[in-house]
Amino acid sequence: MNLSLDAIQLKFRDYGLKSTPQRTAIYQALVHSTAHPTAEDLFAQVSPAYPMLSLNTVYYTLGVLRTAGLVQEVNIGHKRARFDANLSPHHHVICLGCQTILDVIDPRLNRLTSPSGLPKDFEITDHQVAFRGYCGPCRRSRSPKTTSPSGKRPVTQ
Amino acid sequence: MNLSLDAIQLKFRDYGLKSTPQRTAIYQALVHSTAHPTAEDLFAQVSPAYPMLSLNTVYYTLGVLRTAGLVQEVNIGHKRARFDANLSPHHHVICLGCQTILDVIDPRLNRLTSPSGLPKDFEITDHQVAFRGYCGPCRRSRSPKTTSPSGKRPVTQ
DNA sequence: GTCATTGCAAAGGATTTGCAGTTCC
DNA sequence: GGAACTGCAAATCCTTTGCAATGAC
Repeated sequence: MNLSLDAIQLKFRDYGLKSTPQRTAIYQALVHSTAHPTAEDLFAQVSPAYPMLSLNTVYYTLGVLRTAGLVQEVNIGHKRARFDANLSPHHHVICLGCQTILDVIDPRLNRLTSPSGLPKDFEITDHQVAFRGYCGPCRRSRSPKTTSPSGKRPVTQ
Repeated sequence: MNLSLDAIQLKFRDYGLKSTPQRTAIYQALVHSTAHPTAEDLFAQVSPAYPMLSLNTVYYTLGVLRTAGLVQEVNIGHKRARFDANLSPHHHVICLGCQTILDVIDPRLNRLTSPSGLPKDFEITDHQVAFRGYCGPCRRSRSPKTTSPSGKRPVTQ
């Protein structure tokens, strides 16, 4: 994807975010990447042009962008390892509020075909579908907070 | 699921693992749980019966079980956050060797129906399919190591 | 008897928090 | 001018590593 600096600044304004050079650079780097980078990857990429940039700012910025909905984390629930002794093919629903994980048993989901367009020598061993959403209690505790997508300090969930 | 202590010990033997009280208790707790617990959850659950148990042993044991293939991590790649500015529905292939993440664009995968059997008030917002496997280079570097599933110290990937 | 496993303590890595100074609106 | 953003340092949390003692086969 490609986005000009101007377009990014407009987007920030749309989402009620202040526009700063660092923030613009970080977001632009992410938009132009297809590698699903880590915070540190982005820091390494942007750092040369902004030698004063701190890794902390990258984390902070990603938090802001995520809260605003401009960016998403690929690996939901990466904070702690969650284990499963159930080795038969099955899938999951994850509550984005409380991190509860429920099993989903649906044979149809086990029969998804391997994606096309992969490098020829990539070998798929299995797959897993993750549905995301909010469980009842979390939904109820969220609905009061229908705030605008502006700037509280992004809170760790 | 239910597994007797005897059955677990047999299973361990099958997989070339030593059987110890702690290990058995940890695995049994995991087998009997549907909550996809963390290492600490398991520690809390098993601890009362084994006051000497250390959290470290839980981590070590989970590593052994994972290496042996008796247990899997639900949230693959939880170690570091990976970000994506692409907000349109799409899916991923993850190389279990080098952690590379590739995009998968396949409209059919976007149309999976919400799972049945969820609590009525659970609201699904979206879903994501994660294919797992090994990319060419990682496949080639793995094939020499066709070792038995026995006990080297489980290595962090 | 040997080697994996255990427990404890300490180290390590990723991410967050506190705070003072700066920048954007 | 005020709130949000930045940078630095320190703190926190999860997980791994080092090492000596113990236990399983």
